[in-house]
Amino acid sequence: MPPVGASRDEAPKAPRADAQRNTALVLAAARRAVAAHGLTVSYHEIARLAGVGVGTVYRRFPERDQLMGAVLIDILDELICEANQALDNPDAWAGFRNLFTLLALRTGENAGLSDSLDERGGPQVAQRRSRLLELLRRATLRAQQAHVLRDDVAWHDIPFLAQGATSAVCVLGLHAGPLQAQQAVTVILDGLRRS
Amino acid sequence: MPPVGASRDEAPKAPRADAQRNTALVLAAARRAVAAHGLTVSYHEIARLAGVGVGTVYRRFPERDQLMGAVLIDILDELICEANQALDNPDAWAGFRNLFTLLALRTGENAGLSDSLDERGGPQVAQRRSRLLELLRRATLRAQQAHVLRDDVAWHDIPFLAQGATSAVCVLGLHAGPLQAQQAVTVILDGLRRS
DNA sequence: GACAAACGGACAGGATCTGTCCACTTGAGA
DNA sequence: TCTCAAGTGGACAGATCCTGTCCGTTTGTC
Repeated sequence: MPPVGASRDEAPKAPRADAQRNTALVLAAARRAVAAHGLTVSYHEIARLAGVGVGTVYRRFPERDQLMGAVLIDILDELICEANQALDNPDAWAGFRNLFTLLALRTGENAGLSDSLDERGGPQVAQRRSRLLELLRRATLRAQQAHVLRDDVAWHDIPFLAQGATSAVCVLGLHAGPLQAQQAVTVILDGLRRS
Repeated sequence: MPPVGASRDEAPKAPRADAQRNTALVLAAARRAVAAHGLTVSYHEIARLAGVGVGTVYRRFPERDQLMGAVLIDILDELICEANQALDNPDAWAGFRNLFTLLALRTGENAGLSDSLDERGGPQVAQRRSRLLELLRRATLRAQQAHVLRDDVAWHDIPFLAQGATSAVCVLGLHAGPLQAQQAVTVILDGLRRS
């Protein structure tokens, strides 16, 4: 099987420009769709939001886990970046506070996303999640060692508090105002800070 | 139309004993089902949890709103009772704290239940919700006037903080332990309390 | 013991989602 | 500019799940 195999060694050609554009559109739409409708949002809805046909979404992400994984990786990378900045921040509390705030926003927007991919997300997701948790652990311990964060919370309590700050959008018929999340973050951070 | 009409004036006969028992079973099952699967849980699932046939569920609650309304009334009455106790408590902070804690547990368990019935819940739900909110408002103001609750939170921020404390059950692959909710409630109450 | 009330669950009908297919459009290299 | 492979859209078939009804059977009550 000589000449036929020649193509074997060729570098895989880059996708066409419109294909790349559509991939980005689909990803962005999926992120909004998951935030708005939850994890079970249909491919049709994502396609509608992206302004492409369903066929295009299925062609890019034949498996639902691939698509959700890509969305999650997007979010995890953003959080990992913030976590690194938190550790570099000379002010341990300011670093922790910024990380907590972003964590609150992202986990609130995409509640449940990370968890549904517990096992099926593949190594790319698992590795990033571990990395983020490790950075969060270090940022938490650092703040505690600097005596600015109360000692009776564990690092793994932080994500629960963060998600809680932003996940409630409507309770007892009351609708969350635009500043509701920020208000909750403030109160919780005050509760976390060592007096 | 004389003798036929006689039945018109008779008091409506009480349901049979097994029917009453089943109504209670269905209600309890619905409460668990909503907590576990959300508002869109199917009648089949509720019937399964209750250990009755679907027909029985439909016979008792032909309209979904009736069933959800009944569940919600159950919860609201419990909260109203606690709110009244909060106002009677000589210790303004203790009263507020107890109310907040129960609010956290119930709104976390049944996130979204109250809101979906915003309009369709009927007067029985609307009246109870108004009543609860009014009591919550008074309990909050009372705690602020006693200088035990920070002034920069409004009474209508409280339900959002409460629901947030308990709604997160799984974040970034971490699963909430049995004490997670209590821990969050503690931190948030510390954030709310005036130092 | 008789009978009305209540029950269970099979089933039809409807809504929604998944995933494919193919006629048509578009980008890129010659 | 031309050619053609790559890419697209969206109709459609099939699968899945939910709703709501109906009727033969069971059960409580008088």
